[in-house]
Amino acid sequence: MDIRLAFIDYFKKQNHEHIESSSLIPASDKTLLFTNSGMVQFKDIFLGLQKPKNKKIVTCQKCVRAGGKHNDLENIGYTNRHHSFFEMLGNFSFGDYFKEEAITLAWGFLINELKLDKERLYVSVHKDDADAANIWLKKIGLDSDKLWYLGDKDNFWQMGNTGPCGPCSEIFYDLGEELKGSIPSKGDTGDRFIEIWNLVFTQYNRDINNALNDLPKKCVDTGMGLERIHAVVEGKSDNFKTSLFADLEKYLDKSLNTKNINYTIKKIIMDHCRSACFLISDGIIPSNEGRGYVLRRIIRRATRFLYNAGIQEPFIHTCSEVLSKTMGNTYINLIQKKDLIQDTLKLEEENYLNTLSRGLDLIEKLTRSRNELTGENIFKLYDTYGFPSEIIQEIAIEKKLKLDMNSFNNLMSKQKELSRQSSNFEIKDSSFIDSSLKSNFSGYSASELSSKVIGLYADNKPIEMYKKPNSELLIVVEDTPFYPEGGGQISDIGTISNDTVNIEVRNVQKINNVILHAVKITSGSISVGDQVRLEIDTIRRDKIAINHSSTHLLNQALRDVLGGHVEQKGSLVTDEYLRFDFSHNKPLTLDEIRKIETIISLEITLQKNTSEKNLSYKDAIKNGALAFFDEKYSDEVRVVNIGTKSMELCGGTHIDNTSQIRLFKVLNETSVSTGVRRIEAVTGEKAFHSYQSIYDEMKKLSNELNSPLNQLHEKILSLKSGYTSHSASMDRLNKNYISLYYNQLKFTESTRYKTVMYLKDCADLTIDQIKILSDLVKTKNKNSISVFMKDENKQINCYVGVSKQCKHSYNAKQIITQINEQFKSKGGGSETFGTSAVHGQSVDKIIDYLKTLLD
RNA sequence: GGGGCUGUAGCUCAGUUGGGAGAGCGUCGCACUUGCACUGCGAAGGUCGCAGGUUCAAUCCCUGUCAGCUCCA
Repeated sequence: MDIRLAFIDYFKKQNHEHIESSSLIPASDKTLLFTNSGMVQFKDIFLGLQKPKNKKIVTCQKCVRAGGKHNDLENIGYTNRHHSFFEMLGNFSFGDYFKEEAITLAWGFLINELKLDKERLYVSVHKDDADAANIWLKKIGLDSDKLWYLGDKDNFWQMGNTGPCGPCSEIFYDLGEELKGSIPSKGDTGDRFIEIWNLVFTQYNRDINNALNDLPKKCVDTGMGLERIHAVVEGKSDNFKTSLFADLEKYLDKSLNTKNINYTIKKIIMDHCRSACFLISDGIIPSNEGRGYVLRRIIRRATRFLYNAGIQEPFIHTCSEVLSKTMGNTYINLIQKKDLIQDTLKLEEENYLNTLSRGLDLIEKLTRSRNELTGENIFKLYDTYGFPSEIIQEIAIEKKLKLDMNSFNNLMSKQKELSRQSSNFEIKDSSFIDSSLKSNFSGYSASELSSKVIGLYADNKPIEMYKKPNSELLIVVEDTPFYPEGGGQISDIGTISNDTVNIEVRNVQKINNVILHAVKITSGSISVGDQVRLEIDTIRRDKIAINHSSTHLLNQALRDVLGGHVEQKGSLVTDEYLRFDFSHNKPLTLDEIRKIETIISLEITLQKNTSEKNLSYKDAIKNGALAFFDEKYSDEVRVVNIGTKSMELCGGTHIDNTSQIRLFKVLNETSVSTGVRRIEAVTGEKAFHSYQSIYDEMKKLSNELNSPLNQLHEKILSLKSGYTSHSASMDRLNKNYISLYYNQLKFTESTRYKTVMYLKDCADLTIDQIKILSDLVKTKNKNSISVFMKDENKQINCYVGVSKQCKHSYNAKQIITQINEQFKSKGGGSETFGTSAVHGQSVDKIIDYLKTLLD
């Protein structure tokens, strides 16, 4: 039976509108990591911020509970009912029906549609909710011994400390006496009584004094876990044994060697692959923070269990196929984004398997001599190889290793301290700034204006007047055109002046509501209360604006080309270039970069005007403006539209029309950390110059290689292969030549060492050839000593070779040492080969010396 | 922004006080075999990422650079 469909049909017949499941990423709630219940998409309606289109609604909502405050990921697999991903069936009434109809509808569905046994159903109500109790007893006819009265802890629901709330009523199912568990009123329900449906009656609004006021429009919000109700209807005590998981389990049994895969692991895979696939299908990709990190942990946990069970190849990504078949009808994203899901999963699996095996190797090496990992070892594993410390701890338990976590934590905080110190904050200590001061930023429209000095600071303290030239201080004015560094955009520079003073503004920062101009006085004096003229460097500002607007276009283009998972991770906008970090899990291809540049180029061609407006945060998000996940925004935000599509919350300064950009060019694309890529790009004049210099370079190459531009690549390939084959034939020729050369060589006998001896000036050979010759002598004469010399750059290079058999009686190193001593030269080598460079001697003298030495 | 690591044969990687570049797998050849698999023997395959520097001598040390990975901010 398809309960999902039955539920929706049932409520549709009761005039409910069916609304699709919303994304797992809560649309308007930045405090929530994931959609974790059916009501999330209606939160604004409950809060009275939004009016419902329809008062009666039914949904089947995909949900994820993992990460965040209550993290029960580690329990999954060990119980029969925990899921990180699940579906929630729910019907809602927004000021339409209330308790009576909600209860009747619920009961009707369970009894008439699902044909559940009345005798096995139990109900709880809030102890003060006489209305609900009455409905259950009188209207439904429930036995009074099947109705339990519970307190606030179990049966009162609220969203936050204030706001809408109300009592609820829960329906339980008795799975049978053979299972352990007591009724909810007596605490532990065990496995016997399971809660299948929660009906929330939102009737109060809790105010700041903690008092409950009646809501004018009372609401109903219900939730029934699909996996649980399936288990109940199918008579299973284990959600994973229901028809919902049947195909998945069959697939696992078929594809994995089930000997090593116990049921716990199977449950983990079944659960985790569902959450992972659904999260990716909603545009989340693995990363090291926020939602992406939860996703990463889910994938990694599953991978780790498989790895330990001997499955050391990527596997989880193959499960998406099964899911798209079984659930794709309901959740179309699973089919539409199948490739993205598979690629993302596979990549993460591969990376992690790599990390795992590399880390395990390292741990094995480090612990070969002793049973301990030092803090430094752990830190290196983590810092350099990205091997998570939790896993090191797990392995330590397995292998009974000692770990020095204290010194690891020390090293960690040292690194943090170091990073913090070297981060480039201009103003580190702001405690001396008068926080009651308020500066206004007028730089969106003005590039110069007059204003009054309201604060002066030098050497970290406030002052009234300043006149020392070439000294540095901080100035605060009432109204300024200077943009303070923020949102990735660097600050403006410029001048502050009046008849008596000339000041150079070098940096501008904003601390709370105060805009601080870090300046240098070039001449004159300044006092608090002075009227001054502030003027920014407009040429520089224009370049910054071009780069900032281009950054927005780039952000949008990246989303268009790579997908909605692209999120801004960092940004730097200067007058020279722009830098943009974003979430993406693999290097961009040349083709992708090309597409991005093309999109931006088109935006430039279309000459679109920029529009800016102030909106409430909620409206801005609702309209689709891009914002940061963690960033705190004030109620009113500035929304900037650049080009045809880009809409972002932004406080920066922008161009008026996209044509001002003129030209956009990506200079390079690199990785910053796992799952984060960085693009650096230039615009306008800079971009133009970059094209010119690329062309210049190409032209030089083309001339040099005698090849047209479009054939350069082929030309280089052919040169390379030519080089390889030439150097190979060169080697052959050398060998042949040296072989002939060797045949002409004259040798003498060393009576002292009873060996064949070669002493020769080889001015006609190259160094490489001499080495080949030396080798050849050794292989032809198992009993030989050779010294070949060559005068080069006013020094005589001596190459000494001694065959293996002789090296015990007299070796090359010894000969070199003696040459060094005799001629005060430098050299050395091994027992069979060595070199020395002799200065200020003739070859003949060296040969004479060697004769006396070796004969 | 501040660190750490890696770059060596088609692939996976060894290679320390700097002293004539290696293993395993894969490829090819030969032998064994009806053929395949297996096994044995043999061979080919290298600008040791790139460019400088130090040195008698650099895969190794130093500087720069490119590419990839990773931690912190």
